[in-house]
Amino acid sequence: MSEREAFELTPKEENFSRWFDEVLFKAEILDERYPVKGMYVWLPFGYELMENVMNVMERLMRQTGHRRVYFPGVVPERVLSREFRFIKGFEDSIYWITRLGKQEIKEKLALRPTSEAIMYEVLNRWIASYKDLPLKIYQIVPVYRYETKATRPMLRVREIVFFKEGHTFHATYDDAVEQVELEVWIYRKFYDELLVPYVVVKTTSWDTFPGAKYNYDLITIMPDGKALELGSAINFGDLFARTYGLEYMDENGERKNVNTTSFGISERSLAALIAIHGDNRGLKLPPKLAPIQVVIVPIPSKGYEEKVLEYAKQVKEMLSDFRVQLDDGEERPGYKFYKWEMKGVPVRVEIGRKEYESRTLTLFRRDRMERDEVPLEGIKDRVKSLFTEIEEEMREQARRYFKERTVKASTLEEIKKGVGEKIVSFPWCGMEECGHEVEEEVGYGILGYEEGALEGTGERCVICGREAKHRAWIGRSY
RNA sequence: GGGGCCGUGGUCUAGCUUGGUAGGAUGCCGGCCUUGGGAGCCGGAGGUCCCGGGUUCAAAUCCCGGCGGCCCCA
Repeated sequence: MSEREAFELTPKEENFSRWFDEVLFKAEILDERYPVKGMYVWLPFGYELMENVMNVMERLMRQTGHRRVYFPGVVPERVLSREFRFIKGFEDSIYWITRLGKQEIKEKLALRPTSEAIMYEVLNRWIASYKDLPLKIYQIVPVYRYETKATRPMLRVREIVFFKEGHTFHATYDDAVEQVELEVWIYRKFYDELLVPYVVVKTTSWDTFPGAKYNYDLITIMPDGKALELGSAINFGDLFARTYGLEYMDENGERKNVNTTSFGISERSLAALIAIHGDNRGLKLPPKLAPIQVVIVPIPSKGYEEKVLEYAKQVKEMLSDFRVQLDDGEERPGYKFYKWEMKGVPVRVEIGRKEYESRTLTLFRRDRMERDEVPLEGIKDRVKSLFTEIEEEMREQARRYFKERTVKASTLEEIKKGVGEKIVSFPWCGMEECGHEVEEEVGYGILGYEEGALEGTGERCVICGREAKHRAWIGRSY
């Protein structure tokens, strides 16, 4: 990567992994040159983009009654260790604070790997009565996990910077079940707005989050054909609450265990958006999320510098309802075109002598890389409807993308045939033995299953041939 | 988990085999000329050669350790 190629990328179809790293750097999302493995600097443009993504989620959270809180970033070992019995190997992925200055400290402190323990410790004192329930809170904080595999910017990091975790507390198990349904609904809304395609699956009993009754995962597929988990809605029942002694008193004065759930997203959601929609020119952002929605590039020519600039300023004013930027820098127009395409600005307005004289504008769409000359009059409405059009096309594009990377199998042979390149769905009876056998035969784990999706369709389990209940998904994953 | 490759101004790199003045391109700064898809010309600044230790008269170069990155296989 030389500066000469500041706006060139390794072709995505040739080496997705390299393309992804390059686009994050060249579009000024991340600076990867921080000397701690798995931790990266977020640049202003990347941060603004991520904020827009988080805002979508926050809006949904608030609409559905969740309230934002902040719990401390460190946990005493005594509190955290109660969680260890659930999660094998969890302890090894934790950053410990063992010293204060030169002194060893008696009780080690952990850098928050997730916040269940931290919250549950305190919530004991918040929750006394059924009247205190349900309680729905969330926070947006960094979490730290010592990933031992190779780290990857935004995909496998040791500091998850934008970890938005929701935690809810309920009187009954049924309430928790209902909440998890709501969480899945929130996820759907969220990824629909991000234009990221996904499938919602329930994880198999042997792959369920330890300490959980069950959980739903949202899964998407990256350009290299590997599945990426985008989020998980977990019903803990009263398992976690018991460990932390979370109880409430019901209407009859009886002590009962609280039922809890959790769900969350991280910068992985943005990673998926970038990976799925980006192309060899750089990012391609949905208008709703782009930090800059419209960029105006003036094209001066001798004797018209001032006039063109004035006209451009006037256009900027007319478009002030949008996030609009006038690029009046010294670079030449061609250079600016490449630059803003890399950053995924959905619409570009080009203004030169020609447009000035005819009171028109040249509109350029990043998604299609197409130009159109339009009248100045009514420009605001025109841009607005262009945004809608772009969004619709990107959504359709995402749908096709997902379809191209999945295949429906009805036999074990078909699964094996498809599974290297694509993510494969297949009919499954739901029996554990059959699930294990598929995994052994295919060599990958089942990602989850669409619960009851095949009931009554007459499709047969690929192993035992009995009637299939679920559509299960299998393939390589991150 | 196993194996391999790599780290040199902001960026990409030459030099390392055979130890002895760190060279180029690009970017950056100033100026001129320009501007419809990465312009050109002139001048200038910019380096703990990843870190630590060792060998040596002398280390970017050889040896050991660490940190960081990449690739392949499980």
